Amino acid sequence: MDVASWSPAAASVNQRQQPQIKQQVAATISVAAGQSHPLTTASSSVVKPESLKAKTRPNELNDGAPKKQKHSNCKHFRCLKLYCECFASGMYCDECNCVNCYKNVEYEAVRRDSVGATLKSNLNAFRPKINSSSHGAKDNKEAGEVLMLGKHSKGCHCKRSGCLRKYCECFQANILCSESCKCMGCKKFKGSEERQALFHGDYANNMAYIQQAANATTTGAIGSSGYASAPVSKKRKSQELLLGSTAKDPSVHSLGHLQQFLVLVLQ
DNA sequence: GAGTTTGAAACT
DNA sequence: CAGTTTCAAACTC
Repeated sequence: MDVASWSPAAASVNQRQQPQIKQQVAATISVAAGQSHPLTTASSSVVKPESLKAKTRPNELNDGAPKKQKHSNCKHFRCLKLYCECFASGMYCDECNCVNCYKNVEYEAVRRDSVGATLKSNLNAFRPKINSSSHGAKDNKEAGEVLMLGKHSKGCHCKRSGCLRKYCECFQANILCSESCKCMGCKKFKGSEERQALFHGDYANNMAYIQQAANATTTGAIGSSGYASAPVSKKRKSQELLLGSTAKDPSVHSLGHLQQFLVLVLQ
């Protein structure tokens, strides 16, 4: 397969059209990889593509702020790895702050080689990580949240953030963690009504609460008992930890607040 | 703005 | 495939 045949030549013609090109490129890459592409379906307008895996700025969270083109800050000659957001989204760097960026027309051959190498090691490298569900987005606008019903193709592997921070790709994509995730101490899973409940009511307070929960997780509230292997059972276990027998956890104080809050919300 | 933390990507 | 390292973004102070 001529994986390197993905040519952002079109993009190079007019890099200023990149926001539009982004999705097309993502789709093209997958087609080049011989795979169907979820973005070719109606879901493309619903679920953020890889390009919008949204390393959004903090103040962009759920606020509907316009999505500006990202400006990566790669160093170490690494603009040709998936570490680089622009590379991952199939774009040239444009007004980025990268050091020694090879991702431009001048180094097209090098860049193409890198694309090929990346695809060689991972055919899905440029596929959107978020697969949409057939139900589209669950519009929860009253609470200021549009919850995507997509699913992370690989799942996240968060350990300390509780999947409540932007380190978490699921969180970034505004989707719930699924059985694909191998996260620990997850607080963003299906069935976790409390997580969604957090979005009802005062947004700032809820975000503060999420922050608190995340902090609790970070500071050890996950605890030894919070780690489990099977994702599904893990989710249940996490729920149990939140709503049930967390008493054995010495750092239960923060979770205790969360528990009280959740109980109130759920009533 | 500097330093730390985090988790994905890359590497071994 | 699992463990480790590298990397850049998120986050804290």
